[in-house]
Amino acid sequence: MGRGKIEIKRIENSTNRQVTYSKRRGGIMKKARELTILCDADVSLIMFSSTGKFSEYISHTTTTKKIFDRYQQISGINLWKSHYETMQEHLNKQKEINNNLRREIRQRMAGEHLDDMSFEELRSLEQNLENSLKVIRERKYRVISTQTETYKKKIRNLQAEHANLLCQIEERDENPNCGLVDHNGAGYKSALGLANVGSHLFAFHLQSNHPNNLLRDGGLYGSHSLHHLS
Amino acid sequence: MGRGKIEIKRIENSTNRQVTYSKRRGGIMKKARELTILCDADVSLIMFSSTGKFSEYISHTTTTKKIFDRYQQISGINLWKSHYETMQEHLNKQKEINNNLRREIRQRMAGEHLDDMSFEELRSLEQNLENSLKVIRERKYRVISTQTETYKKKIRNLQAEHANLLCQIEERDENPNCGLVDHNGAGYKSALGLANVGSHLFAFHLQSNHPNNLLRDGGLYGSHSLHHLS
DNA sequence: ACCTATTTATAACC
DNA sequence: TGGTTATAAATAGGT
Repeated sequence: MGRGKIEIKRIENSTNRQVTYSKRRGGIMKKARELTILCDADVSLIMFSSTGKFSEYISHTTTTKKIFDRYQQISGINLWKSHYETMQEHLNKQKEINNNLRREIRQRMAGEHLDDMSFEELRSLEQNLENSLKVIRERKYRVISTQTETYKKKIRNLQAEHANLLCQIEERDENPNCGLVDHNGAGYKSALGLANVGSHLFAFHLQSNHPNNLLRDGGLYGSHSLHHLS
Repeated sequence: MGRGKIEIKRIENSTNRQVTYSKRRGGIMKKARELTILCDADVSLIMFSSTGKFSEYISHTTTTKKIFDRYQQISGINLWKSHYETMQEHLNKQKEINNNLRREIRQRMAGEHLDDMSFEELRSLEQNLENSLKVIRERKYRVISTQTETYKKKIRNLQAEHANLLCQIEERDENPNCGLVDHNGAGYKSALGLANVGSHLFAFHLQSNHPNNLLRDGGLYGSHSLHHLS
């Protein structure tokens, strides 16, 4: 139906193919629409052009999802059923593993399910927990010692700085001509530098207790701020 | 395109509608096929007549499943995707829970991952394990006491039987006319009956230690066999 | 199902 | 892309 008859075979000229696709796509869609209306049918028409362009017609009386559902119901078989079932299986496996793990934890935590266990099993579990306890205690001890050591160091540093500052103030009082900035500038700065690092670390370790005070003091670099840390 | 022009609206005459459906269905399928071949396109055409009759055309280059997959990939959204994603989420959640549980177990067992824990957390874990240990030890103690009690009872029974048998033998020696079977038959049997039950239970409880000896001794009913149990 | 007058779709061209 | 037109194809209505 055109100026000349054409053979039904792939149109090699790409442009021509595209044009024909466009025109015929319109034609077939019109046909689908007419079929829907004239004959009260449900029609789903999905097309992908050779360049991947997607078009579809779907009867106004239905939806693509409904057509898919109906299709798989009639074709009897799968489509995504296999996916779904595989996942369901995985899910169930995971849940089972999960329950086993929970059971194990409950056994370890609260001593549940102990009635089923033999003397030997109980002994083994006891041994196991004792080992864990040992490791945990060692770790706990190490944490608390490290922390204590750190605190001690900080306190020593701060005490030294405090003493240093007191010294400087005394010197100034004895010799009023001596300028604080010129003469003791370097020492003052380095001293505060250390104090700064110290109080930050200290604040970090204690920040859940009084974060604002310590952090603000550290930020202000005020000499008075060191007093209550020593 | 026919003897007369028709308006595009539902054909009321049912027979006519069916006939038109048949003819046009052939037509649109031919169009779909031509589009596939001429334009190298992927086409899926699914139709349900007003009476529910199903027909489809699918390009030889593809499958309905592929079209569906592609469709949902492009339409981006829904269909069974929501199902799928919900499941995927569940699966991932389960896996996560799983990993957490495993982690917890490892932490409790071997003291792994302890480096991340604060002092307070360590203390709490320690307390926890201590409690569990307490429960397990209590249970262990109960198991061993029950077992010990049972053993003791069995031994008392066997000793009593042993004494009884010795008594009977002495009686027989003093009075040789007295037939063992006639006169003491009932007493002998009942005595062995009790000894039998006792040694079986005993064997059951100790069978991991020396099952053969005890079982064989119980089976032989020899009076000498009771000696090393008393 | 088949026929065929007629409508409709579209190939080639712009 | 979008429009025109000669012509092939589809099909409505009748058998």
